[in-house]
Amino acid sequence: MEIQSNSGNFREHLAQQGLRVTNQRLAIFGAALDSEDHFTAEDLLERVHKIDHTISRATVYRTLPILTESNLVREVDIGKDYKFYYTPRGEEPTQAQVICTDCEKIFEMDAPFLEWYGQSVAKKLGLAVDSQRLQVSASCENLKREGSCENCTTEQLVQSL
Amino acid sequence: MEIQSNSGNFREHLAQQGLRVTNQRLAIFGAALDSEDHFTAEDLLERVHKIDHTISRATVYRTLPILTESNLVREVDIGKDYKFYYTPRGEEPTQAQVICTDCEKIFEMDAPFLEWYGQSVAKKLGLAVDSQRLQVSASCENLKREGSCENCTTEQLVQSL
DNA sequence: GTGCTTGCAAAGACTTTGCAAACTT
DNA sequence: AAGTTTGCAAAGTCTTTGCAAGCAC
Repeated sequence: MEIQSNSGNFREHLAQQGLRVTNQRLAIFGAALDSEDHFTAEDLLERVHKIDHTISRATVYRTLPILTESNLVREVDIGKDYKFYYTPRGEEPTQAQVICTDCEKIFEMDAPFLEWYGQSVAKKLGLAVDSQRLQVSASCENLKREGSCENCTTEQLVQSL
Repeated sequence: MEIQSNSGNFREHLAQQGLRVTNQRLAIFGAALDSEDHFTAEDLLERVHKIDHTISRATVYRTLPILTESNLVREVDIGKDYKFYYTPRGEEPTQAQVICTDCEKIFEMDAPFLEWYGQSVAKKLGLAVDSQRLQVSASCENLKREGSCENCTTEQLVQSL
């Protein structure tokens, strides 16, 4: 799998926005790139500390908006007190999340026909769709039947419908 | 429009759950019933205070889960720091929300075919759908063109696709 | 009377911010 | 050198909780 969102890309984004390239920002982006799954700000801080333990929580919180606004990292709100993030790896953006209520894992999914919904809505209300997300909450059937859940131990970041 | 979720209904729910009928709970439910639109916990407190200004914030926060678990009030998370609530009025539950980024208004919508999505997902991941929501973020075309937004001043709680 | 509820204020959880020192350009 | 960025700790925002007094059953 090709990693498109490399550090060079990040440097460009910083330049574009008139921001400075600091070791902290590079380390934080590096840690985000290194995360295979969804992570919280706190998860990210922990991972960042393995690179440089002097980097502060504040800087992580200040850097995350830069990353999300650059689309190098995506923000996912599943209704918890804290937000989740993940680093997309060259795929098209996904439109749906499935949250397993058993293992709390978040699956990013493609939902190819989803846009139709938003557009139907837009017409009726005179609104123009900016973005839309489908959020599915689900529980593990395997876990119920056999007491174990394969998904919980497998990396399945993106699936298509 | 028939109001089905009346106070008698609430008393029953309280009894069912082994909870006591207090003036505070009745006032809070009354205030929720009185709210035509989406409201926050703080909005609700304000409205409750018009009925009885001695009712505390804590009681409002403690009563909201009772109301949502009874399905007398529904909770909506649109990714802000605080949650929104609304009192459904006899309609079927909606499956989608459209949030106008201009007026911040939330429109509850029916999305009849939405369940298909969740079920497709469920099959692939071996998960059983518990619930699903479509969240559309949209901006007002009228506002852009003419500088005013009809929706912002109109009550349109539920629309069907 | 028993024990659930309430109001108050304090605590909690996550995130943001003011400020002086440090760093990028 | 000029102005951004950082770390620290404090503040902020929304929500929850411990406790003694009050109320429903």
